[in-house]
Amino acid sequence: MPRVQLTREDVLDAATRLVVQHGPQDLTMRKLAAELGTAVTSIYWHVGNRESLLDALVERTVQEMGALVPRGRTPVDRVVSVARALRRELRARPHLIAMVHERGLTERMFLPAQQALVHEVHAAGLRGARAAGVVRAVQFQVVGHVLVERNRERSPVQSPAEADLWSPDLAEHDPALARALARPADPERVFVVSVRALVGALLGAAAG
Amino acid sequence: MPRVQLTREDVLDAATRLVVQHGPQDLTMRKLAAELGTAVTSIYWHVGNRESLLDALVERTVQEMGALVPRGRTPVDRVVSVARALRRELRARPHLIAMVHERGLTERMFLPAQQALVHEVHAAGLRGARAAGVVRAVQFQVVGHVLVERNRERSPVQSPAEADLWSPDLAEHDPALARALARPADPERVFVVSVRALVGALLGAAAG
DNA sequence: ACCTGAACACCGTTCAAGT
DNA sequence: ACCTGAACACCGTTCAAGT
Repeated sequence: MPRVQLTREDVLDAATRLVVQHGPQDLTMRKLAAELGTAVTSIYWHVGNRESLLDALVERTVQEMGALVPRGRTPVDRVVSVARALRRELRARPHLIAMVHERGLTERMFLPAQQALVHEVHAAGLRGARAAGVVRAVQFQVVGHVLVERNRERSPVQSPAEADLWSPDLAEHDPALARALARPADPERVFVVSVRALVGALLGAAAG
Repeated sequence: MPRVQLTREDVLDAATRLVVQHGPQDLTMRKLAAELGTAVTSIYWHVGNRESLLDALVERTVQEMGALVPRGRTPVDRVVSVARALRRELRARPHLIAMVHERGLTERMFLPAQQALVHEVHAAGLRGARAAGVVRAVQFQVVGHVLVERNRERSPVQSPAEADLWSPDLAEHDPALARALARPADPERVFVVSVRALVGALLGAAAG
């Protein structure tokens, strides 16, 4: 792609490409310069330094996580639909999401979703501090689940260790449970079941 | 501390000290050598390379997260007590926990807790795949919450952004909620409320 | 306003040589 | 078996000099 003059956007685009493919540890200023066909030091003029560059990528990611449209009839259904949409968005950009997490901005990225949650909690008849508590609980739950799930996917030794731990004692006592825990979890299912249970409990308990 | 001969344990101890204080990015082989009063290359004889050294620190951390004693009378109380104990352990070693997370070993670290959870779910009368589902849901919930909480603590711009988002529209519509969300969350409270709600819902629903 | 190459301080790692 | 210093390839960053 020929280019008259290097811009900040050019740098961010090339950097995003490298990070999405191989993760941030593979983004060196020298590789990036080679990719852009410029001197290493030109990059510094446009983005300051490496840390600011990564910050800019993270900021972009946070911005892109736009508003989400809830679907379904009941508040519980609609909250679950927001949660599932969030999960999908996050899973499409694992490296960038990890960087957002490292910088402590995960929660800020979730602010649009928080607005949707407030709307649904209101629809369920809750107000004030009580409603805020429910919103926070759901938010922690969804964000947390996605982080754990990412973690699980990268883990190389998970299932064997789990199987090792369970096989002797438990296999005899409750073999079906041992088998179920030895199998890899279906995260989508765990996710939906948990969110539904939590939201149902918190909205139901307060409404009733 | 004078020392006749450098051992692998000496290296791990010194490395742990550096990581606990300033995080892994501050652990360089040269600083570590200075700390130990040896040549940089001696370290390589004992631990291979930097990556293996960090892996060893992570492995140690995972091992130290020993068995946990549940307290309380009902299964729900006992699960909540395990969850709170885990939370406390993790918060004492933030940098090391982040490293465990980066290596995808968070779940393996939670295996002892998983055993305790299985015991309580059994006590509540659940068996087999159904019990496994509850164990997994609680595990995701607890691990996820701790990760999110760590994240929140490091975030510098959380509350202002949150306040900005809420002040115009919502302050009028539900000022108490806006105030509640503008205040920093009490994570301990969110944690206990969520775990209790989830466990209550999953155990209660299946038992009844 | 934008780009460049040279130079600096730092890094992890290898290796041949010591005891 | 354990330790060492020299050397290598790589890194982010600064800076004076160019246009």
